[in-house]
Amino acid sequence: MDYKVRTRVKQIVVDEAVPVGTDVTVLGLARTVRRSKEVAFIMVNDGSCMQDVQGVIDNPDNYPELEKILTGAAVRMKGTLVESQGKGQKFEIAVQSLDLIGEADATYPLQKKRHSFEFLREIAHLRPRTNTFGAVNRMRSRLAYAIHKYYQERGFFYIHTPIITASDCEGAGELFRVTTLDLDNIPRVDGKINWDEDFFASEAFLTVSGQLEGELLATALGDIYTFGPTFRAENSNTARHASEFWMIEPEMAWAELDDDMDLAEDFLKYLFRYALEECGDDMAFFGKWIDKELIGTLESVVASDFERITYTKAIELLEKSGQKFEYPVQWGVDLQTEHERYLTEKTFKKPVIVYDYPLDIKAFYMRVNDDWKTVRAMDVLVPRVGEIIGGSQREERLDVLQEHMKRKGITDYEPYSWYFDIRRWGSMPHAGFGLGFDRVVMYITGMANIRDVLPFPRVPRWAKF
RNA sequence: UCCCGCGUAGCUCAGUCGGUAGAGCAGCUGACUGUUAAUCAGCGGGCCGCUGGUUCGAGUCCAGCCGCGGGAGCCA
Repeated sequence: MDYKVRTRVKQIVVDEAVPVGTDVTVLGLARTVRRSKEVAFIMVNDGSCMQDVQGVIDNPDNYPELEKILTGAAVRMKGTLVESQGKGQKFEIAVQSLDLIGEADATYPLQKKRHSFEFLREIAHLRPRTNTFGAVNRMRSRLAYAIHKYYQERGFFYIHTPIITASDCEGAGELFRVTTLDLDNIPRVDGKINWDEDFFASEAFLTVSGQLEGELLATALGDIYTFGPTFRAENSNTARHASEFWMIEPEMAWAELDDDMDLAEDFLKYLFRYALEECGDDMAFFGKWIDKELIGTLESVVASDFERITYTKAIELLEKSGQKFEYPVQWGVDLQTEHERYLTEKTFKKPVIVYDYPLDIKAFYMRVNDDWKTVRAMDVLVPRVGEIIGGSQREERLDVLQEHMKRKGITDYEPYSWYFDIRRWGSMPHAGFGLGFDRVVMYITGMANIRDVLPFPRVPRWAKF
């Protein structure tokens, strides 16, 4: 049996690259079968695109296996491509043969009806076969490609930072531990765990960020980016947090905060434009079924400039807004979700970049401003999703870095020796940020829950499939 | 981790004042139709999350537990 002869549904209905009259073989899953005495219709989807292709069977009585082709069955359909007599599709296939390859009986959980996203999460092994999750997974692939395209075309090098890390000083949340020790029989010395006996002869964790290593590579290669999985063991139970997620972290040598913000804005707009221009049929689906305002929102964001305001200005605006917030606004406290949403959804109605945050609420590696009150940090906030990018200009001055760390109570410099070394020799200004890939996919598709943009999400109490 | 809500048929849900379990979809049977998640008629389908309590009687009220969802914090 030759499976290579098949024609993808996308070539027929999206690209319209198959001439009428061509004999085609379509391999895919039956979505619905409508049968009567004189004629039967079968919708087949092969995952290559959103749309199904319709097969028309003029003499259903000659196809006894048709009775066994229920929703979800894998079928091979051969026939001639013709212009459709009916409404709703341009082309259809006049079926000459139809074979049942893999049966799906009535217990198949995906029926031709709307299922709740909550139910579909429980059958994550099957949900890619639905319209919504087929579209989401196609979008993830297309956007991942767009990310590489964007950076490669601009001279950034794709680098691979370690997923296993020995330093728990990455400073971005709780870490998952990696060990080969026998947990029922942990070796101890003086009552403490003897990490010398563990696989790496030290404690080891899953990375929460590739940034620190990214900085090292940037000082050598110029502009770099990472794109890989990231792990946070936070007990976060929200629609926008996952324990395992994908992050893009560009890092530019010879760059300051303005350059960082320029890159962030240009990069996001590029991805939005790419989705609108290159993923039309899937985006049309999201615009119709997930969020009616989606396309318009993305188009207006691409056309407009992101608002850029200092943290201090943001606090002023929130104080003057007259809005009652659950968490009172005050210079020095971090912006709460309600504050971020007010800025993006009410004040500006578009993405907002807030920069120059108070030194006390940001990480030690961010470049200190001369007043020693603020650091060169920036967050990109978007309506609905919230923080989508967090970044900063890095502290390149060794003495200032160490003074900053001292003020933050970090006194053990030993784990940071290599981080200090690139400031000790040939230090230069550099900046970068982290973009949550899954949050971008949420924003672009309109999907409201991060568990529905990851094929197999990992969140507290859930690591199935 | 905290606050709130929910858990009933394969799925989506209703279930009044505490009185012996209901609809739509899917499936099955049949009819009909160039149909579009087709339509029409009929049929089958239940550990009401678990444990305990109140009561003559609990899907319904109470407590605990488990699970899920929404919001918050942490953050991308």
